[in-house]
Parts: sequence; C-alpha cells; structure tokens
Amino acid sequence: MSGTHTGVPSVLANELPRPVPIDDLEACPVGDLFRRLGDKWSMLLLILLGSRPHRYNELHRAIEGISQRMLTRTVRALEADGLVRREVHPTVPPSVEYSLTPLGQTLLEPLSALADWAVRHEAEMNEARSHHTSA
Amino acid sequence: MSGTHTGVPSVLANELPRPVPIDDLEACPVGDLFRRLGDKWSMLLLILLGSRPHRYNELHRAIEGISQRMLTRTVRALEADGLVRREVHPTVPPSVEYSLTPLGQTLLEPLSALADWAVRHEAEMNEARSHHTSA
DNA sequence: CAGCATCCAGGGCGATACTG
DNA sequence: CAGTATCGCCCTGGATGCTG
Repeated sequence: MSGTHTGVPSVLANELPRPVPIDDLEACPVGDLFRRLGDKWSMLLLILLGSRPHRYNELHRAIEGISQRMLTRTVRALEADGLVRREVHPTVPPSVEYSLTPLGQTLLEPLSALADWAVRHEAEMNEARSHHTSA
Repeated sequence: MSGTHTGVPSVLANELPRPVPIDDLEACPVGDLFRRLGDKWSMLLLILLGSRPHRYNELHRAIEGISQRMLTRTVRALEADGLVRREVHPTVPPSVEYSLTPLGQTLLEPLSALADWAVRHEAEMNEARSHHTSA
C-alpha cells in the first residue's frame, strides 16, 4: 500500500459517501484536497460564491474577518485550482466579479452538505463544548 | 448584522445538499463550523478516525506531516467539540485510543462526501492548476 | 507509549498605507 | 473599486528533553 496511490481506499473508487478507510492521506488526493481547503478561508469563500457571484468588496464585507491580503491570496489560489473564476470588467470604476467554475460548482455540493450539518448539529457541538468535562 | 441569525439560509433548514445562499457567515453556525474545521489538520484527523479508532502514534505516523504538538492540540480541540473521544487504557505501557463520538460519526458523512469529491476530481484540479494561464 | 514543556524559526495573517 | 506593498505579531510547527 505504499506504492503509488494504488492503495487508495477502494471505497472511494466506488460511489458511496460512507466511512473512508484511509491510511495514507499524503499519498492520496484526499489529503491533497484537504490541504488546500484546510485553511481559514477557502471553504467559507466557496460557500459564499456558491450562493451567487460576488465582487471583491462584497466578499470582503461578507466574510468580514478576512483581510484584503488573505482575500486576494485565497481567491487567487482557488482560481489557480480551477474552482473560482475571476472576471474583470474594464469599467471606469473597475469591477471584478468572482464566481464558481463548473468544477467549483461540483465541489459546492459536498461543501453544502457540510454547511447543512453545521446547522443541524450546532446545538450539540455547543453543548459538548460546555461539558468539556475535565481538561 | 441583520438581527440574530434569523437570516440563516432557509435552505439549510430544509434537508437538501444544494447551493447555500449565505450572506452573513459570521452570524450563522456555518461560519462557526468552518472556523473550527478550517485548519490544517482537523478534517484529516476526522477522516482518519472515521475509518477506525487510532492510537496516538498511529495518528502521528498516518498523518506524518503533523508535529506532536499540533496532533495533541488538534485532537484535544476536536474532543472539546464533542467530535472525538479520547479513551485512556491504564495498561502498563499506556495506550490511548482516539475514536469518533456519535456526533463525530454524523460529521463523517459530509466529510466523506468531500473526500469522495477529491478522488473524482483529482485530475481536473491538477489540470486546472497546470493551465493556470498567466498569473 | 503518550504527552507536556521549552526554545526557536518561519510564515500565516492582519493592519495600515499607498496605487491604478 | 480593486488591489499591492510593507510591517510586525503571533501562531504553526520542528527539535529536544522530561514525566508517568
């Protein structure tokens, strides 16, 4: 299983959204994806763009905790990954519109499932955190 | 902000995994969840624990890019969030087993969907990245 | 084996200021 | 409006050593 990613969980090769028996995350695309989405802003941005295209400052205001630097940086990274499209309108007051590419749209689905989970289990997480027994 | 999270996407209140019309992420649990999972290791750890319980050093080896510090730190955070269970076996060579809580199990589903997406679209992302035209 | 403590380096990241 | 440039903090994360 240390060869190429031949050892990639066969489950994933199927089409089920069930428990993933992964053991070597670095060797498989799963680790790769999570490395890219595993930052403070990427998933947030994707979800936001999933609702509708946004302009730079719209994103900036919507996220609100993000700095211009990280907004630009993150959105550019997503663009490089083919998930986000950056469209520049050469108007007088320049406007740039960000939207999901078709590929990004497909990613939106599992991402929305995650967002959905968040809403459903918000209470449980908060409660668990308050228990936080001992340490 | 528009009141409490009354503005929380009604879509999420339903039961569909489709585009999420979010506009104020900080005011809703979605932003909260993504803030917690939006780090370098949390999702990786959850996926890994989703396949089966792991012991400390098993996790350390499986992730391999993680330091002891961050492993302990991340796993503890997930424990505090009620997603991971930490079980100490008072054997002579002490062994600690980490596993998903029932809540964590439910989170595993959307997470697996994400992992599944990674496998399916690996090629597309890599290609997009190679194009990466201009900038 | 599991894990904490400390030191230390690098870079992630934000704040501010400036430009086209 | 949509960025870029610069600065600096602090978190991430590695190495090492110690404890139970």
